[in-house]
Amino acid sequence: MVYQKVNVPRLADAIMEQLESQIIEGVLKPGARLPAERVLAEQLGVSRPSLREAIQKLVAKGRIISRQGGGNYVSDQLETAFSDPWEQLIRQNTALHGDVLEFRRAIEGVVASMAAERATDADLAHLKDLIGKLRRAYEGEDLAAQSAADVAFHQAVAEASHNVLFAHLVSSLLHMLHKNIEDNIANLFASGPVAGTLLEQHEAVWQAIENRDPVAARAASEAHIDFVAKTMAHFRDERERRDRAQRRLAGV
Amino acid sequence: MVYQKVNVPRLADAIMEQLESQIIEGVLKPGARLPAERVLAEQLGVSRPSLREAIQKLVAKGRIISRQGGGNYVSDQLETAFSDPWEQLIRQNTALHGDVLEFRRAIEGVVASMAAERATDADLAHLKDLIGKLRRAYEGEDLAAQSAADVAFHQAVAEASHNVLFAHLVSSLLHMLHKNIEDNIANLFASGPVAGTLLEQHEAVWQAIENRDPVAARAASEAHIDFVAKTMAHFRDERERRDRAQRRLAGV
DNA sequence: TTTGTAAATTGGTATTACCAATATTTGTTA
DNA sequence: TAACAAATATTGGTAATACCAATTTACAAA
Repeated sequence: MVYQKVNVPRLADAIMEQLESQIIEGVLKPGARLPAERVLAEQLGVSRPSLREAIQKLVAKGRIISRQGGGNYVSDQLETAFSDPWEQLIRQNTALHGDVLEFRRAIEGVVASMAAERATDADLAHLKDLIGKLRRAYEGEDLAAQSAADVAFHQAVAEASHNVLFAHLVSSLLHMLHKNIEDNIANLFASGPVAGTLLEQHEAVWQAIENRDPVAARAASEAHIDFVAKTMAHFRDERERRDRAQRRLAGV
Repeated sequence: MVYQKVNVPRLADAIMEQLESQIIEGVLKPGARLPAERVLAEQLGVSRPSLREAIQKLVAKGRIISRQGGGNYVSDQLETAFSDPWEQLIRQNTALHGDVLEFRRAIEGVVASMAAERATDADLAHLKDLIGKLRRAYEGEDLAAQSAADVAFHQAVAEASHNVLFAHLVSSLLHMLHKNIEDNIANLFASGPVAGTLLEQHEAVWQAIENRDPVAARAASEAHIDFVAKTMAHFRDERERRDRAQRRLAGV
């Protein structure tokens, strides 16, 4: 007979929950400073190592920020909790960025070719509509609109594949990536020539699907991702160079 | 002037990242047991409290499960998280079974071709070993062993792609499939000719990877999934026919 | 008032000891 | 011999303590 797992109360967990609920309920407001560990430990009637383990858990969750010699502070909660497992995996492991691009390239390539084989007239009309939105967005300067139109188009291609798993997967990936893009390299898409190239590439994908040419659709999709990867890498280098120059000027 | 934030290296963070990357890269597999804290602390050259803080962070992230007196284990979070959203959907909607197989076909095809391009000698040796295990399993009658060997082989191919996202996606998919489907049509593997064909197909995938032939690897992989799909459909029809006959005999 | 230095504060790391839950071994009994 | 139970060893959980390193604060000197 398998009995139910006994619920062993863990001290560090209890402390963590108590602190976390105080943060959530607003007793401890964002930016507030916690009492010193030695003091807080005594107030709670636990040892400092136990309290520290609880605090470390909250740091891992992003609820607390601690600075040596400074103190422990309730975080501003800028970071929303990652409910999506893909996001949770990738956000904090920058070493995986290369894998992510490769992954997206492969997935979107497959999805585009499937869409080319299966898109219904309704799908094609929807895609055409989204291409129009994309064109208007790139003509303007509204970054949020550009990003939204981009996500919508890729999402529509994925849905035209008529496979819910691919549609769901692409949706997860896109939302994660575009949240990242908006945070870090917002003006990547702003510059004219880049926007023009991106629009051409999206149109190439759309045309291939419209022509029901799976091979071309895959190729166009992969070329698009390759370009995005290259541009992002270029932008990252650029920013690093600028930062270095700035530090040099500051005499640091 | 705003100076760059000084990056104070935190020992517990460094330990956490090291352990986490080992988990993500598959060096530490789900269910694996970590060395005892005292031992691991000495191996890493850090104190036990520091190691514990790192472990607590990983527990908070859900990557590790620790049981007092039992040990610290790598959680199966990465095996389940990606497919969990799909699982419920698919259970209730049998019409999506086709999507799942198609998805798997596409993913495994891509993964096999990537493996053929990148597998190291160590990967090849591992695959060869698993092919041997698969052969022995198919010679026997132990369905659980057959299923386990099958999963292990496909997962090893995915790992040989050297892309952790694909590796985790495949792992997640396989676990979902073998949890939901195994019960119903476990004896798919039992019958002699089917087992023989399956073994041949696995060997074909392996050979293509060994020959570093991406195209053949993809083709072999897709042919394998197609056969599995066909056999499953056949078996399902067979069972339905039997059930109908039974109902007729029962006068319902 | 400003500035530089010393002191106090505070988080970070390490050592050690002991407790509690679990796993393993051993010995006894049927 | 097999099954069960007690003893033992292993392992994570908690605690106390000391010292280090970064930060903040206090205060004296310019």
